[in-house]
Amino acid sequence: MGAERADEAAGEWAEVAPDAAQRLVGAAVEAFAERGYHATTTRDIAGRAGMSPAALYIHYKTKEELLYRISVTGHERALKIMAAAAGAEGTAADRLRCAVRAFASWHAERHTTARIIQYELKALSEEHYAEIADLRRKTDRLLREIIQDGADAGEFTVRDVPGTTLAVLSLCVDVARWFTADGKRTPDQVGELYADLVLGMVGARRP
Amino acid sequence: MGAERADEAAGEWAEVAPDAAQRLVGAAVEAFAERGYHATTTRDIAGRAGMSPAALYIHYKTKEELLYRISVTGHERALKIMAAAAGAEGTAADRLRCAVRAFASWHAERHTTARIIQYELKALSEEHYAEIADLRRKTDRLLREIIQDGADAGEFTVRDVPGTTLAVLSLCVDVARWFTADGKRTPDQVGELYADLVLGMVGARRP
DNA sequence: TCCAGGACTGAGCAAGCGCTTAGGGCTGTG
DNA sequence: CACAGCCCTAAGCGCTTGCTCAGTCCTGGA
Repeated sequence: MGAERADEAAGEWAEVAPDAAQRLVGAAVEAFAERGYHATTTRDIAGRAGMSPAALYIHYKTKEELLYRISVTGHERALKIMAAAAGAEGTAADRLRCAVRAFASWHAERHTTARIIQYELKALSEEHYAEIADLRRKTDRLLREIIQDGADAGEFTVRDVPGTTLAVLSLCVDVARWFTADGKRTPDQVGELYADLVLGMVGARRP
Repeated sequence: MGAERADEAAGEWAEVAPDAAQRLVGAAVEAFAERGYHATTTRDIAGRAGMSPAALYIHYKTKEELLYRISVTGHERALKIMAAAAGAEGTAADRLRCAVRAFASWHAERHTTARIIQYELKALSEEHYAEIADLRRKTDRLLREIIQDGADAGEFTVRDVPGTTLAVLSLCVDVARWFTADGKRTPDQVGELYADLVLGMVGARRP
């Protein structure tokens, strides 16, 4: 059962090779999301992947490296989603709706990965944290530019652009904390609801 | 230095007696918020409080009990804040503004305590968790009633009352994650900004 | 058939963990 | 002064942790 769920989680990590490394990262995502990084043991990760504890160290140098790989991949995906929305055609309102819908629903759909990348930052080494912080700043900047565009064009009514950006990002990120697959909302529904709420926040809700 | 900051944090826990127990809970809040529950050692807590590791066990049965005490106290404070706003005079918009302003600014002002009570729930024992979950449901219900009242009265435009309640609560809670005392916003400013954004979310922003 | 090389395991090390215990030094009361 | 009761420490127990290492198995080219 544990192994099956690990395989399922590994679907997100299909490009990781070899197979054993992929199973390990899938198992780590599952375990870190469930218990937290510090409460997860290397024995638990290896066990979920169907291997002995020592096997982990053939593919990853340390437990922290596993967290780092998960964190980089996750942040790159999140950044890509934001970049796609920011680079789309249309009004600022269109782009904001698209960005929030995609960003929030990703945090629901991939809530295990998202939980790790958002709430285990302090467990990263200093060098790794610096690298991740850079990706986070880029994501923030893309969203801020959309909101700034809307404010400049008179589409939005925003008193504090950086503050509003922070709030919108915060709202989407926190989806990873409360979302569960067995809840009554699908990821798409969360994205749709959140897009609507955010357009209200910037004073641009369609009638 | 460590001891001084522990004393400062203990100001929030002034009613805890005797003095040693108060210093310990202050030290625990500081340490849990900084490193997380699982990454904090009992030796670290005792050290910050200026005591030997064994002294902790005279005042608290386990490390988890310390977390539980912090969690109960914190949740009771948060509930009290929400209850005060919900029971106030005025329109639903007035009460919502008041609730969000107080709730968000509390999560900023007391971001160390808030971080623990919001992000370390899984470290609680099953019985303790059940108790805390009850307090959380009560807080949620109070906010939902404000939003429902506004929707019923036609003050708000809300398509999904439980979903919007969840989003508002989530937005306020997440303040504890990103807020730092050395940032450019004071807790009051965060409360003011957030109240404004939330009134936009429910389609009731003042002109 | 042989053997090189990568994947993997069983056993276990040093360090650190939560927590316990035996005992010492205060303080207030008689 | 005697001493009970509380608060606290030094020492350390039993266990788990992240990680290592010697050696086994398997695969594929010569």
